[in-house]
Amino acid sequence: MIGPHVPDLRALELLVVVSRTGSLGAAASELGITQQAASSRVRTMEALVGEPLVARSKRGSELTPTGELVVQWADRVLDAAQELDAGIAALRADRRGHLDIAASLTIAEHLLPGWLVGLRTHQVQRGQQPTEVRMTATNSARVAELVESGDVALGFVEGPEAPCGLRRRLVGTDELLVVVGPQHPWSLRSRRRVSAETLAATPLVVREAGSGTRTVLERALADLPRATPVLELSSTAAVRAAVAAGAGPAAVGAHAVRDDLATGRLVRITVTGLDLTRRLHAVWKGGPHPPEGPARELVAWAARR
Amino acid sequence: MIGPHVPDLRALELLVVVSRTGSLGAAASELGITQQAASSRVRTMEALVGEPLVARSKRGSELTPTGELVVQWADRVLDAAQELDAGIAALRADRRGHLDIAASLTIAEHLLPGWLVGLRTHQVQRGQQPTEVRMTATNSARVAELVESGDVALGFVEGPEAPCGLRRRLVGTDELLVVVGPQHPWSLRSRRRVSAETLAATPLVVREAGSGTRTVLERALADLPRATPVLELSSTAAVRAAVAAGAGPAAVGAHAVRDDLATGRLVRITVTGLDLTRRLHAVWKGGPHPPEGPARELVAWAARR
DNA sequence: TCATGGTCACAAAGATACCTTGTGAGCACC
DNA sequence: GGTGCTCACAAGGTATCTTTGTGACCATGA
Repeated sequence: MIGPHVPDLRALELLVVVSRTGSLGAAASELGITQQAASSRVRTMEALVGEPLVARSKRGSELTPTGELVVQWADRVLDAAQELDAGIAALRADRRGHLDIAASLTIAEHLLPGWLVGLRTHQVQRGQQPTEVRMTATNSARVAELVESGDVALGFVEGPEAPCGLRRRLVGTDELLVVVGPQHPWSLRSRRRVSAETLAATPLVVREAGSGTRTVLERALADLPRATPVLELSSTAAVRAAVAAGAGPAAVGAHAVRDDLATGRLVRITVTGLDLTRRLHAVWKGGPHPPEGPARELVAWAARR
Repeated sequence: MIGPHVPDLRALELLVVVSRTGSLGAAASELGITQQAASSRVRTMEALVGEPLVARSKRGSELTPTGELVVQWADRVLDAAQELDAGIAALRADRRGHLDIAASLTIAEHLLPGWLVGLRTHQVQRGQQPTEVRMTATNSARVAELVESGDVALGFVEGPEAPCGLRRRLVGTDELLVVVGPQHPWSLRSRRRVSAETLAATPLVVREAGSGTRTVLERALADLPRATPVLELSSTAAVRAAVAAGAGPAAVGAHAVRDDLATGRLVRITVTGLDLTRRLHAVWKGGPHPPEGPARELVAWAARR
């Protein structure tokens, strides 16, 4: 799946830091390794790519054009890795004195890592110590319970219903998009607009019954005559793959197909007369504002966009 | 910059394959390693995260909820890594008998890897041998020269002017977006709309003179009274970082800030009365259609979205 | 001219992590 | 009970990475 010519994450990071600092040695000390190790790693990377990436001189190093190119690509990998890091850090954080939160699956998977990265860089820029966050990912109902019982200070839920007794604030929306593979007839530019009736009458690729996206879709199409699904799969990744391979249209969370749409693996279809938007809320117990401290900062950050 | 708790790319890939196959051994053989190695890698990863990721049983393995979460995050990293792989593969490919292309920097950095991934999966799905592509990244004028001289079969250029004697086809647009950091006054929801005059009168963060984005910006604002730039930087990454840190507004290629906008590190501002769109074209020599074979397929794929 | 501080590369030795081979145990199906 | 599948444990070799030590080159300033 992934070729043998792709360097390590750490090596990619090294290249990015070299591009920023303009020196192998400076980059090495920033990453906590010796200059020799950095030099060696860069050479290994150049062997993988087959072209020089760094132009060494006696007073510093610049990237070659090829190196600049690789750095641009590596940046995207590292951005994603940083979100992964934020997620893992939230899973790892010690419980004492830190921020405990719970989030529904959609939010935990697609939005929270970005918010945590943003919050952390924001805090670092202001000279604060970054908050350690511990996260639990579960369904919206359970999130509400955890907030209610005080097990977590803050929750993130989806769905229209306000959990009773909890305060909330809108932090975003999760839109289901209808997508098809690029070989599907709907993907022709002139046909990217279908009616809700047409969609309902078309055999779709769907998630299993009970999943959040399936529920939203069924509720939205409840009044229309429905075709039976062509495929029923248990993960969003499987749905994306099936649609890309041409199995049929599907409705998928917008965040999950961001990259697929950008690379053209999937094509978005506009459905007229259908609202597939869910509201995403931060919820907490007590006063009209979130608990003082990091919880309030996180909510403010998440709601800011 | 990137924490010590982030697993290797190969380890992440292993986890994803385990999630698909439902078995450590099957995943191992798919990746060409032994079952024991896979088991060990997963255990290392679990030590990094601090929680079990895989629920082992005597007849197969499933992911734990935490594991599912990590896979979702890992998927995004691997998607980016796959684009990096496609780019590196294009840089490495042997020259004989394969497809040689040239592309302007913007396209090579942000779009071409996605197209190559898409083309490859498309070919694999149809049972074809994937085409090896060799790429040169340079500026638009040089790309036109390479196509004209026959050194490459296909080029990708930006800008309105049609290189003389070459045929072309529109494959996308590159829009410059005006962005600010989340702490900037314009980022308030009510102020995300400014006029071209206001923008021109505001000190901006800009790229160095001669760069493509700078040229487009200056041409678009040519008739208006201009403030002097607050910062002049030589890479898009530096501009993004400066804007995120609050240095001021900047105009950046839409593809370069896709992730920043999604995570809220940057906020997009709408500028009324200003068109910052460039057209991106595939160009070739000869007949009205691209050269038969992989070149034509690549153009068709790129133009399809 | 010479000293100093900066850059990077080469070489050898150590530590560490990784992978493979070999083995064992549990479960399901025939 | 045999066969095939699952995964885990242990031992050994190998490869890689890292550190230590050294050398060459350049710019700056005395």
